[in-house]
Amino acid sequence: MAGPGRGVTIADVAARAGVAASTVSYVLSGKRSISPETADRVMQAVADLGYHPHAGARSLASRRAGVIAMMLPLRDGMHLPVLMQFASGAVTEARRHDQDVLLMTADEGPAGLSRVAASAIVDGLILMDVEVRDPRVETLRRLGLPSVLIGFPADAEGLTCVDLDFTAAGRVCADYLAERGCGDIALLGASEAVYARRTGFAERVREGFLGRSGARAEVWPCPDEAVSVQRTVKELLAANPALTGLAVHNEPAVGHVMHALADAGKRVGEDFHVVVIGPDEVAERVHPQLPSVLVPAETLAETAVRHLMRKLDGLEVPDSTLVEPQLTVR
Amino acid sequence: MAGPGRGVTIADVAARAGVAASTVSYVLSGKRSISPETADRVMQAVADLGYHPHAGARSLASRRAGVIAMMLPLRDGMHLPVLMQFASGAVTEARRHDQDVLLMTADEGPAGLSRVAASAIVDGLILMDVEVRDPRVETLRRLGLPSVLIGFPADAEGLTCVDLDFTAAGRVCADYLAERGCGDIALLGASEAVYARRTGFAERVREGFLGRSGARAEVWPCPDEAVSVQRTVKELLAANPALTGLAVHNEPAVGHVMHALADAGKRVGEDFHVVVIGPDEVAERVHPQLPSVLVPAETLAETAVRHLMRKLDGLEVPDSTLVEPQLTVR
DNA sequence: AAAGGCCGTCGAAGCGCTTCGATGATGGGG
DNA sequence: CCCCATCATCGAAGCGCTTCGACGGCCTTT
Repeated sequence: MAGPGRGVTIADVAARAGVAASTVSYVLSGKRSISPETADRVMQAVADLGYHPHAGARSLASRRAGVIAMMLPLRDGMHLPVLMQFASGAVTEARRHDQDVLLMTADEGPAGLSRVAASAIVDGLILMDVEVRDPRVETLRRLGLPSVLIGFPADAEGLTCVDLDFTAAGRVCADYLAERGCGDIALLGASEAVYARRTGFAERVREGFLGRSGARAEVWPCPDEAVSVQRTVKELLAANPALTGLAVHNEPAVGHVMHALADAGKRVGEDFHVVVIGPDEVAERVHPQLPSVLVPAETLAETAVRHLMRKLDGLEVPDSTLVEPQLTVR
Repeated sequence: MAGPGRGVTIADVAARAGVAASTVSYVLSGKRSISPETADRVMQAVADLGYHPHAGARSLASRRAGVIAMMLPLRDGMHLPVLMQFASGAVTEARRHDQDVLLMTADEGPAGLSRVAASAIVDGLILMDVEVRDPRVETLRRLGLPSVLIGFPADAEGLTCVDLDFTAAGRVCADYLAERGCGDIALLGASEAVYARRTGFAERVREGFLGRSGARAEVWPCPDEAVSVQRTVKELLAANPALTGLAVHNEPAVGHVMHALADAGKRVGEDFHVVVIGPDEVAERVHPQLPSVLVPAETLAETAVRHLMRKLDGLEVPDSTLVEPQLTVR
């Protein structure tokens, strides 16, 4: 049962257990040894009263807020479901460490980082979808706020970064197509805008893909909307009639690509092969279902949170963590 | 420029401006009148030092955390992009009111609500995707924590609820199909599980749909996966060969439905009409693009936050707010 | 049997802020 | 010309917690 009225304080708990407030604090934090009998009495009082320490008071006294921030990108081109998986994965993992998660958007930019750092509202932060040249990175370095980045900026010196090994993902796709006997293959990527922004992952996929498949591969940026996708695919097939394999790294486009291929008389899974880099749903929603390499959003989020927790505890973490891609064949 | 070292306090600002700490506080909060000259000097010092009040200290002293919680459902059947839009809409609006947003998941359940209420870590909360019988509602009432629900529980007495007018949405779809001259029509809904859970919105859509279209309509639950969708559509067409109109209230199924209809020889947009209740992308991603009624997630989130802010300020808000559905014809 | 250690507990000092009451300084009315 | 509002500002008292040093007991150790 949760307590009845508002404002159960540590003093109330102490009174009910017949001890000093500091003793209650030590029982709860375990920072000094307390006799089992006393501890029991305290815990009982805590339960009886439904006591939860006042977060503000605790943060003030201990200089630990018990909250981490998560800054989400809200630019277009971002795939919302993946972000959501990130967010929920992070919250779930954070709660395991008794931390809460504050949600911020990238709109707040560097100033937002300064704000949360200075107000001590969070102990650390996770920055998602970091770009190659990201203005927040410099601020972050200056603030010295413990943080973990998801993605890799150009200069990762002194930062902790976590990401899917996109280069390997590109390689895996190229290999898959090669195994299926595809000679000429192509990578259909995100929209021009994404490349223009020099988004790290897009470039790394390209490198992995090209690096593995040599001269017989090419990379085409690709817009998201139905009509443009159809056109792009048509042009691609026209430009290289010998094409028999395609990797698609553009989630919203997958459905349209399949249509365009069907229109062009390609029988996917038979004389033509397609592999997707993206969430399972996307690869499953089309017919035939496609093999795919997914962005393991939850795993990345968990890893990021775990690393951040270690940093907050003053422990070592690797500067760079690359999660291996898994190809799911359907 | 943000300040150099850590821990700029109000005392530092006061010293630099040559005033008392309390004066700085009053300048910042505007709760007492301060001469323009003094105020200027204070603001200058604040800017020079990059001062941001310590959130914990502020919350302790003022009993206002400046943070609201948002509890997201993470059950399956929930559509992730929509949740994300909610979350980002809420954060954006909250920041306009100088509030931060703490993210919680529904896994924490009622205990989570007790926790955040007792620890005073947030001032209020927004509960998403409330079900007809929701265990959190009772706790919420008991805690008396200011809150706004998105969705309607069975007993909304004394609660503030916001939602899309799903009944109207069902009606709008039925009307659209009627206008297109469809006689026999059907609503393809969410999976059985969603109905079994008695999710409010699913039921309300059904009511609106049936209420408008009389005896010539029917409602079929529908699973999400490709194969089951195809089967369901086939059965539906077999059961009612005269069917010429379909409303689909199941986002992941839309693509498969279109396929199944094509397989059955129906020419959508010509001798058969389909309307979607769901996000724009879903209706746009298929061919032909479909008319749709979207869940205006951002609007709902903004409204919810705005209402919550008013409640925190002790102002009145309507108990129940229904947002009108908009049909987008493509 | 006295001295030293350790264990379990307590009290008090602050963390940085808001807010209340008090205090000069100023100015208008009698 | 004095008194009393009014205005701008100050000082001090907490908010609820953590943490540091202190202090009795009790058990070893000599």
